[in-house]
Amino acid sequence: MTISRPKPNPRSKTRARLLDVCRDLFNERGPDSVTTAQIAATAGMNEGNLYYHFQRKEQLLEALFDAFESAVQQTAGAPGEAPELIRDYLAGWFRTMWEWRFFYRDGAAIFRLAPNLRARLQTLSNEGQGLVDQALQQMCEAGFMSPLSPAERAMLITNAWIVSAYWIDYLRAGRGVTEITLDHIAWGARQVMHIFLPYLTQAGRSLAGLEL
Amino acid sequence: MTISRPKPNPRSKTRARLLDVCRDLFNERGPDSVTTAQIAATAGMNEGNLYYHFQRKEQLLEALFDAFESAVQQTAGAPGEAPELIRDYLAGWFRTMWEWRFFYRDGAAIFRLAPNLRARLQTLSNEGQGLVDQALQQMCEAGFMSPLSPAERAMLITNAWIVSAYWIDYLRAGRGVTEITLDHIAWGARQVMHIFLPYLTQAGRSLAGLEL
DNA sequence: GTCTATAATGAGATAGAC
DNA sequence: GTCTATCTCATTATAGAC
Repeated sequence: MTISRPKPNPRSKTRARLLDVCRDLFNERGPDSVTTAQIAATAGMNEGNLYYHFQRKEQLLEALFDAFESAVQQTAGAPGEAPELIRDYLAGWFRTMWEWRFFYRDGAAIFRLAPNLRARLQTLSNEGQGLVDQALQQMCEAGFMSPLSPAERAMLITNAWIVSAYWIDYLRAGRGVTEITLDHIAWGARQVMHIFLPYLTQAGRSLAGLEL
Repeated sequence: MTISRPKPNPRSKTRARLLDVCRDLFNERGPDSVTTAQIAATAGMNEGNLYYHFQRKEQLLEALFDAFESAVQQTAGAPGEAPELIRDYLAGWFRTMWEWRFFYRDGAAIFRLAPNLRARLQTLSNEGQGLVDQALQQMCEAGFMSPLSPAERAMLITNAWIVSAYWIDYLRAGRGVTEITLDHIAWGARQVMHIFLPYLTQAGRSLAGLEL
């Protein structure tokens, strides 16, 4: 039987700092352009110490995903039972996406480094789309949108989901944007809103803050 | 002064075979999960020989981009002066995207390996969107779509571009699809079509093969 | 043009002292 | 918990024989 090394404290401050630094670096340059040496150096510690807290780079990604998961669930549930302002709801989504953008951007690298995140990300995506679907249904029932069949809702949600999820990467790859600002994020929200626009009633448009 | 080594023939069969193999491998697993050793082995030759034809991995990517560029330009220009069937035009786009999907999927890795492709990809993206904009304008003038302002066209094209470009990655990351089939590609085309649907006139809908 | 070495690098990971 | 030192390994790349 194997002798296990002492387990690091899961609430340790150092651990939290490593995750913070790591998220920043990953958001900036992506998980496989960032080495464990750089993470440790940026956190102001030695690489050996990093490996005391996270024995594999994979474990860094998994711990970050835990936090990401909570953030997404909180964001998706935000409208509650009576969504007040579509615009604010969307803004919340884009903010979360911005704070965890490497998860949206570097899927391939992430799955290679931490294969078991594949299933978890998919679950998260399904849950999120389910919550958005509920919100949409409520909008229809409340007369803010024209009635939509489940198939139509699915089409709309898929398109909106894709534009949301890949907006940041699109700015980088398709528009050559290097520094993403809050204006870019607001622009993304408008793009997504535009997908729903033709289906909004007058009441819906004023709710969304879109009347001219 | 430097003594240059003999230049490999740019039209050599071996070179072409390497690029073929390379595209397949990159499409399957991404440029930085594929090593030069694997490329050479799959092409049935020694690694040293690969380096005779391409002194750096970067050069493989650049050569592949040349081919990709031609393919995109050909696809974008396809509708010519009187676009006949939107559906076929879109199908052409999705086919090209499928054949070169790693360029759409692995942007981060590609830019790290071949930084000078960044500018070229952006140019290509701009050109492509310009051509699509022209096609859209013609549709409006021909009465297939309701009249659109330039700003509205830009919104629509941006959304359609994003859904197109990231469709394959979305299937993989958001839907857990591992094997992409032609049905998935057709589905993507329908998704994009759905963005334009509210703006199509009756004539436009029958042109698009969308009447029920 | 193709092969057999082999160098050079750099990343992930571990052992063990403090 | 943190550090120093070291190992292992994959990958890119080169030199030179055939």
